[in-house]
Amino acid sequence: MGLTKSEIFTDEQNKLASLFKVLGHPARVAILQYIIDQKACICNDLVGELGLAQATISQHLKELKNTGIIQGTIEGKSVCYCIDEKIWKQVQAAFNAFFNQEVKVISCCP
Amino acid sequence: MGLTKSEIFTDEQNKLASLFKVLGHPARVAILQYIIDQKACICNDLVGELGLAQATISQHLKELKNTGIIQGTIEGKSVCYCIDEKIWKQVQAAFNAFFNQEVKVISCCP
DNA sequence: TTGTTATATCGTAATATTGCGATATTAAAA
DNA sequence: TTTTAATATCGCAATATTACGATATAACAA
Repeated sequence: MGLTKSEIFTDEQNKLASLFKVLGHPARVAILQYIIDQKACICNDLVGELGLAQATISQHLKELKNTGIIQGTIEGKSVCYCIDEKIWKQVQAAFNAFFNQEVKVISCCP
Repeated sequence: MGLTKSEIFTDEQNKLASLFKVLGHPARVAILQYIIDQKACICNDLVGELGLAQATISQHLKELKNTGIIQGTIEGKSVCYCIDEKIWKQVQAAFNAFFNQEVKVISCCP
């Protein structure tokens, strides 16, 4: 075992969960926030900013890139990462649909 | 290794990430959606609904309970789970703060 | 009491994730 | 061309997660 049984869930549930999962690591939250705060692209400034090794950050960047939330463009000998606004808006929409549902419980729990 | 270095991140980043992490599994997304759709409490109906073993579901419920998003009350010989509306609203707020930030990039990425 | 039912917990195997050093790769600089 | 700088990838050790059978626990039913 140790293997998530994705087959038994809907595509939507799997997609939403895997988005949540990518954001479920403080380094990736920090990276996203850093990009957003900078209001600009970043290269491996992050290696200095966060306290993680270059290889580790590269790996986290890759995971974020896989979701499409960020994109990287080669810029001379460094790589420029920034938020893909189109995908970001889609992600926003997906989360808002999930979180802003009305949760009205016929409360049997006191 | 294999150990997240939480010390190097802010409390906020750690908290947000761990919330995301809990929701980062399709079974837990499905459980939450089921409770929300039922607009009522649930017991282990889930064991029939999802295709997971009772022990597994119990474990997922525990993780959701740990975040406070759901609460369980003993009701005779079964347990009644439902959304804790107060916590749910807090979680909504946290996610909204994160996702509804303005992401304005001085786009150097074409 | 003795079952029966609903749920939790334990133990464990399979798999996934995290982190990093070492090593590629690629492009500018000297 | 050689060096240097920035980033990616590989391989691995440490740890975490997922899933589940087996077993415990607790409450009602007979």
